[in-house]
Amino acid sequence: MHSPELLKGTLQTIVLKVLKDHGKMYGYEITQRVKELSDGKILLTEGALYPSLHKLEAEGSLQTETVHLGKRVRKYYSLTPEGRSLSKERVSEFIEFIKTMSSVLQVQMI
Amino acid sequence: MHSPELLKGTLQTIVLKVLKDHGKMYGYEITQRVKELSDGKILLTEGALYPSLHKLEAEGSLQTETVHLGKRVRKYYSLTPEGRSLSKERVSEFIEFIKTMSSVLQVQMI
DNA sequence: CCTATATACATAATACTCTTATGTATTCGC
DNA sequence: GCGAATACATAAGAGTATTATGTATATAGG
Repeated sequence: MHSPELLKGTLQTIVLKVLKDHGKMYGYEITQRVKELSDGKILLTEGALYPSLHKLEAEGSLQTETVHLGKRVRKYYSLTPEGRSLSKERVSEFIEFIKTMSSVLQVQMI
Repeated sequence: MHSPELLKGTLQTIVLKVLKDHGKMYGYEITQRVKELSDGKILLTEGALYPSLHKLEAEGSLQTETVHLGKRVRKYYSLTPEGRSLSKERVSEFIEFIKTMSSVLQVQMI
C-alpha cells in the first residue's frame, strides 16, 4: 500500500480515467478495478470515493443510472462528453506533473 | 504552474532530494532551486516550506547552521545520515507510486 | 442455521497538508 | 527613496483524504 499522501489529488484522475477505459461502472466496482490494476497497492476508501463521484456528477462530468438487482441497488456512473474531456485533461496534467517531478528529483521516469 | 493538489505529499520528497543533490542550502535558496529545476512550474510557498523544514529538523533528518551576513540571518539546512536514508526512501516510494499510477491510468510513464 | 465476509450505498467527524495572509527586517537596483 | 527581491516565521483557513459509523443485502463455510 502506498503512503496515502501521494495519492492526494489523484483520486479524480483515477476515477475519470478508469471510467473512460472501462465504461459504465458502479462505485464498489471502481474500488475493485483500481485495486486489481494497482496490484493491491491503491485501495480507494468509500469515504473518499462516494463524495468524489457525487461531486463529479454535480459538475456534469458524470451521469448516473440506478439499477435494481432484486432488493439491492446499484448506481452506475459513466462519463458525459464533458467528463470525457476532463478525463483527458486530468491525465495530461498528471503526466506533465511527473515530467516536472523527474526534473526536480533528477530521476528518469519518462 | 501545476495544479496544487498533485503536489500534496511531495514537498518532503522534493526538499530531501534537492538537499541531497545540492548539499547545504537555506530555505529561500531551496525555493529558487526548485523553481529553476521545474522551469517555473513548482513554486514552493514559504508557509509550506518552513514548517516542513522545521519538522524534518525536529525528527532528526536535517541539521542546521545559522550564518550571519551583516545583519541578515541565513539558516542552512543539510541532511543528517538519517535524512540521507529518508531521502532515498522517499524517492523510491515516489517512483513506485508512479509505476503503480501508470498501470492504473494505462499510460506509459516508466 | 448462523455468522463472518463480501457487496453496496452513504455521511459525519477528524486529521493532515498546503495556500493565503500577515508580520518583521535587510539588501539591491533604478 | 522606493519597489522588488531576499530571508525568516507563524496563524487562519481551505481542501482532500482517512477513519468511523450507519444501513442493508448476499454468499460461503462450518
